[in-house]
Formats: sequence, structure tokens, C-alpha cells
Amino acid sequence: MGTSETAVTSNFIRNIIAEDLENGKREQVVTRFPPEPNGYLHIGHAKSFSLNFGLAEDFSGRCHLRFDDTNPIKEEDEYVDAIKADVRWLGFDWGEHLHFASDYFDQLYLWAVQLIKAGKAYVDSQTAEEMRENRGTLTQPGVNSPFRDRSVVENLELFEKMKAGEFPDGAHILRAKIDMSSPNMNLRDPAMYRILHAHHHRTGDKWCIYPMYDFAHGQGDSIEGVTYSICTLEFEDHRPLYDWFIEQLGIFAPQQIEFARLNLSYTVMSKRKLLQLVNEQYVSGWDDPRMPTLVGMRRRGYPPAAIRTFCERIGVGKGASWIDLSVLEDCVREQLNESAYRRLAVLKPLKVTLSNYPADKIEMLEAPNHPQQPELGKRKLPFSHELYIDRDDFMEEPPKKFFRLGPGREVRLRNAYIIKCEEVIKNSDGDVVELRCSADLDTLGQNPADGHKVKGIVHWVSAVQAQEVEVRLYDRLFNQENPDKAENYLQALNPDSFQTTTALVEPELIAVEPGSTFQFERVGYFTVDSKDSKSGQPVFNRTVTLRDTWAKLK
RNA sequence: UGGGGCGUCGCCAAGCGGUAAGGCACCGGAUUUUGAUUCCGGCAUUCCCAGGUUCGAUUCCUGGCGCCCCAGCCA
Repeated sequence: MGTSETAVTSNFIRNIIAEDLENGKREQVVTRFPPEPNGYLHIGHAKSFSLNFGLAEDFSGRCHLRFDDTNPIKEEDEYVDAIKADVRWLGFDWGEHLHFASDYFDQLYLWAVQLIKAGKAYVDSQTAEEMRENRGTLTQPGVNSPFRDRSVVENLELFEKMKAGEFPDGAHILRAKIDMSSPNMNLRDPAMYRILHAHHHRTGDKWCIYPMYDFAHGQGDSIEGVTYSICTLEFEDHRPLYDWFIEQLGIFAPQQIEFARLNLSYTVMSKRKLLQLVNEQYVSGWDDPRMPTLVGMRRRGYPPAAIRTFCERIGVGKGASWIDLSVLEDCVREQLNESAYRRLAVLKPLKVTLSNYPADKIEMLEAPNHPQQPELGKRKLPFSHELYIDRDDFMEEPPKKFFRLGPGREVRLRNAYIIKCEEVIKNSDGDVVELRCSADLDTLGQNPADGHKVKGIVHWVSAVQAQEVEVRLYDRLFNQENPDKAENYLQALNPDSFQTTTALVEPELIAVEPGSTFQFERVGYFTVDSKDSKSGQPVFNRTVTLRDTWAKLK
């Protein structure tokens, strides 16, 4: 259906690769998506892996999925599985190339030994605090560790004992011997290996020393023959270090290119914060439909194609950028508008009785599943003398531009007749509780015989056949465009981001598949919750509202 | 006041010396049994600022200014 066909605009990474290929600097394109399995993927990760897999696709190369699992304390298999599922959900395939940094632990160890032997690495026995103090500051150079000039033999011996588990955590650390006065902090003798008596999700208890990300990442890329190591901006300063390791080791050199990570308005993207929202139960879990996680968006009903289109649309640059939520929502609507079946559902019921429609009559009207796609067929819609419309579609004293129902006014019932409000019934509190209307029985599928126009169209359900379902109304998680501008981002939480209500829906909306999305006409898109729905008892999540120009006029 | 980056429309973003693409948002207007969709039209004489080079600069040079990142035995 071609809705996700976005004109492919160039970006600086694509340009670099195209040029490299053209002038023979590279013969093939190998990229990779290197998540750490310590949390669920969010839309920002989607930007990253769409870029990596997309580039590989465009240039007939390949893209690996590699888990950078160098810190056993934070990583779990649960996340590995979830991450794989999320990448697949977006339609990407790493083929044979599923890798783990931990696959390279033996090689990494050998390389560490090689650097020690070359006098390029040493075992430091300072405490973490001492190391921090001696690192200097942004404007002051650091000072050498008193252990910096240990002999190769001693370093080898110590490192071997570290590996053998003879020391407690933190007792020693292996550092690269580079330059304590480098203006680049990453080059002030960075840590390569630390002692961690921890169980690793893949290597078990084989190791009690683990490589730092900085000592594993670049070499992992090198081993895999990754030609373009695409990563986010904060690693720009690390590139000289990665290049240094590669050069000292004399191994294949990938080219690192950095791009700006995604920021989306009205949400937060840091794993730490998302984890806090989950742990402290501000949301129901990683898959809460308000979360910017892929599992959350999936549950909310965002189609994967919409997310891919979004990632393509926002482009890739080097400047810190904030994407407006409306861009994502537009992608979602664009996709859903094409595919979602239309249904009628009333969220705020107001009773309507038709005075001139037989009380014992039930008509089965026919309504198209999609107004622009007749090939999607029709469904039956029961109609009777007692109906419900939405309270928002009636006003006792309607303003000029309000072309819905009001005393003496006419309106078209979607897919049914035109009715006229003859009487407004109120309770003792003065609240409107019922509308008595007359129906023009000559207007099914046609305009009134006298040719007068009825502009307003309203959704409705037949009282007797309508079914009650739970509907969950989701809105943006935060009130502020940038929650981090608040004193504490938790204070920017939107108290109305979740409301639950009961709706009256047409019968067709009962036997529905979890995960399927419908458009409740004039209201929005709603997806059957995949977790809390039961057979014959669906729970609907509001995926996104319809555009509402009337709301803007008000 | 060290180092690394970035500055093109409200938000993204093409452009790479020849006289400012596109998307979102916004504002019209047409069609419409969803105030939806669709469709037309509008929306930067100007590219952070100031100089300079050039017939000509958003694109090259110089100098400012502004913003982001870096001092984990995290990634």
C-alpha cells in the first residue's frame, strides 16, 4: 500500500559510504547494532538499528546484531530475548550474524596480554578514588600512577592472578598506558579490565575479570569485519582510543561514524529513567502503552511500519535534536488510516430515543469496513429506536459553528438515518439525560427528499445490542516537551496520561483478535490489548486520536 | 580558562561555489454520510553574527557568539 514510501533523502553517513564505495576505500558495507542487554529497546534504539540495517540493505551489505555484554552485573538473558524480538518486530534480520561481545572474551584476554608484553598496558593497584584524583580535571593534566612503571613480568604475573581470581573486586585494574596529560580524558590511561566476581549470563563463572566496553567494542567490530561502526555522539571522544587499540594490535580497522541520538518531545529516553518509571510503578511495566519502548508502542498499537517510516523521516544528523511527537503520531495515523477497519463506539453515552421508529423493530444496516476501500467488505450494524450517541455531540446552546445536535437541530447518524432533536429530557439536577428525536426514515443511504443539507454526522450504537467494553485512554506521559527541564523529571509526569472508561460498542467489536486495531469513527484508533483482553471481553487501548480541527476551533 | 562536536523556517532536514528540496506543525480553500481521509494553495530575498576571497558564498577563509558532550573499575 505504499504508505511507508518516503522519499529517501540523503544523510551524511549515506554520503560517506557511497563515496567510500565509489573510490574503492571499501568494497562492502558491514554494520551492526550493538545493544547492551540491560533493558528494553526504545524508539531511540529503533532509530539506530533502522539506520544500521537500512544502510546494509541499501548497499547490499549485512548488519549484525551484537550484544555488548561486558558488564555481567547489569545484563540478563531476559533482555537479550526481548531485544531480538523487537528488532524482528520492525522487520529486520541479522541472518547468521548474532554475536556477543562475550564470544570474544578469550581473544580479548590474549590481546590484553599482548599489550602488556608490548609495554602498552599495566596493572594499577590504586583505589578507584585514587585513580579519580590522579586523573586530573578537564583543564588540569593527570598524574601518573605510582604503579605505572611496573615491569612487564610483574604486570603479566599480576594480570594472571587477577584472572585466576586471587584478588577481590577492585583490588587491581588493567590500564592502557597512553598519556595521563592528554586533553582527551579517554586517553588518560583508560581501564581495560576490571575484577568482577560475578556470574555472566553467557560465560557463567568462567571469568572473574571482564573487559571494559572501551576495550571490547572496537575489537568486536574489528573481529566481525564491521566496516562502519555507527554510534552516537557521546562516543566521538572515544574514537581516538578505539583507533589506538586497533593500531597497537594491528588488526582490521572499522570506521566509526557518530550521529545524534533521538530525543522525542514529551518523553524521556534514558534507560535509567525508564527503569525508574517501571521500578517505582509510575507505569505498569516496560510494556506500558505510554512508554517510548518498542514493547510499549507495540502494545499501544503503533504499527511497525509506522516506526520505520518515522525513523526514515526524522533523518540523521550530528546536531542534538528534538523531534516533535506529532511526527511520530502522523506516521501512526498514516499507516492506520489505510489499514484499520472502521467501527462505531460511544465513549460518553447519551441516550436517544426515536419517537417515530417502532419500539419492537430491529434493522440490520450495512456499513463498509473502510470508506475508501470497498474491497475490505461490509459488516452488519443493528439499529433500533433506542440509541446512544456521544455527549460531546449534543449542546443545549450550540454556538454558530457547531453542526452537531441541539434542540430542534438535525444530524446524520453515521451509516444510518438523519434524526432531529425534538425534546431534551433532564433529571432533577438539570442534567441532560435523554434526547427524544424523530428520524427521517427516507434518508438511509440518501439525502433528504427536499434536498436540504445536513452537515453534522454523529456516531452511535443501538442500546440493546451495544456491548460494554473497557477502554483505556492514553496520552503523553509527560506534560513538558523536555521533562528534563523540570527540577526533577518526575514532576513533569502527566497525571492524566492514563484514564480508563467503559464504552458502548457495536457487536462486531467483541470477537476481535488481540493486537488488532480499529478506528472508532470520529474518535480515534484503538488496539485490542494483548495482555488484559479475554475471549469475548476485549480491552481497547487508545493508540492515537484522530486529528481534530474542531477541537482547535473551540 | 582543556579537548571533541554542532549552528539552514516553530520542530526535523536536503544542499558541498551558481543564486534555499522535502516532512511535521501552522494558515487558507475544494471534495466528503468520519469536523477524519484525500486534494489544491500559502508558509526562509535568506542559511548564528561580523569581516574577507570571488563575477557570484548557505557553501571557501578569518574572527566572534551560542549550544551539546567528556573527569565510571557504566555502556
